[in-house]
Amino acid sequence: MVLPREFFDRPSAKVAKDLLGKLLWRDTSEGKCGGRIVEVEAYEGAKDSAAHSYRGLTPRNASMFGPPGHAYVYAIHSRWCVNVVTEPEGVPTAVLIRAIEPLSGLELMARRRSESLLARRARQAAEGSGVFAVIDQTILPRRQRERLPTTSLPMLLRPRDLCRGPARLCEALAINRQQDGLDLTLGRELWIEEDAAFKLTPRQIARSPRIGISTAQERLLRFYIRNSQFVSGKRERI
DNA sequence: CGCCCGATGCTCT
DNA sequence: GAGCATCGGGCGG
Repeated sequence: MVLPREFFDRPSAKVAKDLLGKLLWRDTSEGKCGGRIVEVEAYEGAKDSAAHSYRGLTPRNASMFGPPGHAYVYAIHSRWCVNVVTEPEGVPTAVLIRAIEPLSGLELMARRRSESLLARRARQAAEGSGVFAVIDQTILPRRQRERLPTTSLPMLLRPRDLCRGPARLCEALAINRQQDGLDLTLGRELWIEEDAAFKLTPRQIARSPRIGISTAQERLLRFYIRNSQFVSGKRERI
């Protein structure tokens, strides 16, 4: 069942917690892929100094002010991250989807991630900037001494690393600013489904401060599945 | 493993 | 012009 608008028309922290275990699906001309949501963060708008909407409406964050159940996609450090807008229209709160456990379309996701990674390496090499350079007509780390890549593509693209982190997730699912504002309740292009067979007990849900923010670090608005290997950032040892 | 650092481009001041 | 809800590579332990 595709999650309906009412699901998202609730306090963002509640929506965040309830999104754990749900299935995120992406369908494009390249095919369908998706997986289980294992890590999210709530952003609480005007009362949350870490939220993009804290200082009011701008062209970038306009989707956060729109109706619940739509996507808010933004760029950070030349990468994309996707949120689901929550609470009634005009209340600019949202839930950042930080990681999924890939379950379907792994090949498609790996292809997109490897293409992006190789393109980034190639651009760095071509521009003579960054870590990579063209050495013997091959793109290698500039300071590579033995001329063998230390971090191989298969290593980076093992299932665990396909969608672990908000920007990797968007890369694997081909989500970018074109999906900003998209209605996620239609069950087309991008949507979230209930998985009736999958249940989480309260003990399996962990919460922590949000990752990578400087303000409001005392707020525990990051939620993740405690024993999942597909969660980004720090997890407690099992 | 953990920590540090640079890439890179968009957004808002 | 500064800041950023990130990522991947290098290096030290």
